[in-house]
Amino acid sequence: MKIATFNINGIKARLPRLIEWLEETRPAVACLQEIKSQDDGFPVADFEAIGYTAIWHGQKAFNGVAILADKRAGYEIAEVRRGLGIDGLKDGEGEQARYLEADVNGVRIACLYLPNGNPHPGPKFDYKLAWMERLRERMAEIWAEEVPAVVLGDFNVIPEDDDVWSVKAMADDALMQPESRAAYARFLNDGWTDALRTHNPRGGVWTYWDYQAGAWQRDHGFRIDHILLSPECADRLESAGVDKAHRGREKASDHAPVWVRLR
DNA sequence: ATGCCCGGTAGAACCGGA
Repeated sequence: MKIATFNINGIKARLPRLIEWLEETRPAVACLQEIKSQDDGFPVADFEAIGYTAIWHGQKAFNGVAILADKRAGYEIAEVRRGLGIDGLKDGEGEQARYLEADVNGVRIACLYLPNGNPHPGPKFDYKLAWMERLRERMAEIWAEEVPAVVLGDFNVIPEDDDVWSVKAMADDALMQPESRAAYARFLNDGWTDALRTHNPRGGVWTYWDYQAGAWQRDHGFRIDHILLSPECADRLESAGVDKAHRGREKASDHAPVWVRLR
């Protein structure tokens, strides 16, 4: 069972590339972030046409998450929850569309797009940390249900120094502040397994390359898209990887897809 | 020291991203 996460950076702009990736790699489950689409603009018919079913949670212009499943291969989605129950950054703002949870053929899937948190320090960084604490609470609830679970998406955290091409260049970024890393480490201390790290213990694997300053051509990237596994799923982990070549195609997202294969 | 490039939305000497 192949389960993937992909920050697509705009579903309208990315649709041809996204369809192409689904047909080439055919994941059982694909979690998408930054669809940047309102609910009624989600191109569900394009996914159904290639045998996928979908649920989605969007908002205007920013954020937005979706879960796709390969219906042709027999996978079905049962939505469990949308949103973590945490208000937006501004007073009176509703919840941002950053979290969607579902069961797919007996596996709990939690698809998330964690706040970036820049600039640091400041209210946006505080919001990021609050969001991470709320996520940790929800992960504890999932853990207590004792279902096989995969928590995956764009965490906007560079966990270790060997997860970034240059520590110096990114030192002041919210993605690798000690507080961000400590919050991420708490997920692992709670017992969740970082699948990509398990398969690449020495680091050096990137999932994001900036559009600017020739970052892709110079391989100036870092790892912020993560797949966390409950113990039952970790025992079934067969392989994990990044579809790096997709970052180099025309009209690509600035993130590459990340995936695991579970027995 | 700053911006580089994108997408979305608005029609910006825009914003947010990471």
